[in-house]
Amino acid sequence: MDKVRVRFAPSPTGYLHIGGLRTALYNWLFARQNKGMFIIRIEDTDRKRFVPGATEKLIEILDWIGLDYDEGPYLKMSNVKCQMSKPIIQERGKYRPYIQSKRLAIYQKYAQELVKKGAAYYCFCSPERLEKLRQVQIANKLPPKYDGLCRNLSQKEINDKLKKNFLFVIRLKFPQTGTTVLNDLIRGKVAFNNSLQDEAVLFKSDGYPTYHLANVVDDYLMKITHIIRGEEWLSSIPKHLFLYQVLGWPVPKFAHLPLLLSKDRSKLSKRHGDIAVEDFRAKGYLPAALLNFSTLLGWNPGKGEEQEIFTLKELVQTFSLEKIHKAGAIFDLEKLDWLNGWYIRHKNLSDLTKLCLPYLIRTGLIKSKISNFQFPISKQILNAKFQIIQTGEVVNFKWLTKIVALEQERMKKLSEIAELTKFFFKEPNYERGLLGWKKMTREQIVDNLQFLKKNLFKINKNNFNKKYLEKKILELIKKNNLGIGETLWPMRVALSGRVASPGPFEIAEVLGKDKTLVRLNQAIKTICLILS
RNA sequence: GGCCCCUUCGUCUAGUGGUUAGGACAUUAGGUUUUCAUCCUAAAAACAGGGAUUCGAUUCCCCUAGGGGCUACCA
Repeated sequence: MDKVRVRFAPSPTGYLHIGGLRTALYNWLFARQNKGMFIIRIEDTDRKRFVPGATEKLIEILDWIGLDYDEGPYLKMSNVKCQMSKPIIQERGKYRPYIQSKRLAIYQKYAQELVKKGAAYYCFCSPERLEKLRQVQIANKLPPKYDGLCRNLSQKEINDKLKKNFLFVIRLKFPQTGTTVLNDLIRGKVAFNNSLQDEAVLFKSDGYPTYHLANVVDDYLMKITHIIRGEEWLSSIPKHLFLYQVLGWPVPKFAHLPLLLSKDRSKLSKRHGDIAVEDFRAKGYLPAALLNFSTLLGWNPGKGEEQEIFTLKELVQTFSLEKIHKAGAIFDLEKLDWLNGWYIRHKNLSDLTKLCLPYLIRTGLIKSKISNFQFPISKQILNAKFQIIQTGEVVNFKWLTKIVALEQERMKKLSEIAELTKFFFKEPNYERGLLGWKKMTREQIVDNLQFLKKNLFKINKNNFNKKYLEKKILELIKKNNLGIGETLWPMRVALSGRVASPGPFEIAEVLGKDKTLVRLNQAIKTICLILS
């Protein structure tokens, strides 16, 4: 078998769609598994939808997610004068995606070749005429289709119109008899009636090719062996197969992926919440979770295998096109959240802390002179000073890891870190009634807090750690017959101000003796204020 | 409308001509000597419907229904 070569071919229309990510991932897995090539090709032939900067963003997000790609502008085509590709991220120093808008001369050449071969023709119909035609056809309940007005123009007519600078497109002269059969890697045999096929535009009047032309030409020139793409392309397979046939090119294998759906089973779109990979990134989803989750949307190892957590490496080994599903899959955020939480829980603590830094800074809890938090963790970060904005106090990275450690198992997304830990950075406000456990009276709460204050005061600063505090306080509670819940709940709330939080001793350790006492005092004062 | 694709718990899915139809997320209940979370245990939860083939169909075939995609000088 020829060396496997696959491509991911997004359009730079704004952002990488989560469905696009899965398509890219499947292609990438297939390439890596077969020691083949994974190529990126930017399909920017629609100038109306082109968004400046989208390509750069796409490359950046692919980089972030960890899908590396191969090959640069190495294709040799001596008889075509045009740029094969242009560097996008030069400092990356590796490979660059192909960009279709830089390859116009190539498509032009093949469009002309198709005309010469009688497989395509010039069409001078105006968009207005086509629109009217379509309206009439729809009104008469006919399938909208080009009526072939320009199909048989004489060479003289064509030359005349070209000379007069009439705008033209080049249309596919699709044979109107027989059937076209595709043997899809995922769906098996799919047959189409040729007479139902429209004569699609291959080359637009603005000098750009349409998808159908550019795609087939590029897949051929780039020697793509397997086309793994979304199911939305299945219907245009006859056009593509016909092009391969008339051009005399070898036909690659096709695998049409099921679509990703929203909760209501419609196509996943922006109305249903975030679908851009960058949105998931901003919210604090980890690449590993996103990748793991995406893979499982439409694929699984089968054979009764019950593993759900996969590293990329494992996926490269076990992935197979044959086990990809045929039915669309709903994108279930809840399961993603669970997976992301799993990856967060299993993350190395200093890595996780570093990932949390931007969120702590963005939400105004701390500030730092460092703004670049790239991996691996540098000495610069380890030695960095962070100022707590509320108190002006300066802390180091290690102190921040302690805070993150306390919330690690509670976090589903990195973005939650700020809300979860903000009581470490500013004194809490005590919600009315929260300081008491069950049906404690205010006097009881105050008594217990006073008791804690008195005893914690006696504990040496150096012993102010979770283990010692826990042992000591529990002993005292027992000795004084105080009740664990009646003591520890008020203490925990006094320190955190929250309904739910880490345990009181853990918080006390991080806060230190002084702040712990201040907060106990504050809590007592609050209750007394209510009492008076 | 036409063409094409699809159909197992709410969701992602495993699975086979004969299974107690398995797992995960979510849900519910209980446990893990204060809360939440984690972790553990348990429960509830599915073969779209109708035919045909067969001793026997969730599994093979047909039809219906439902969902999705395409139907542009968009990709």
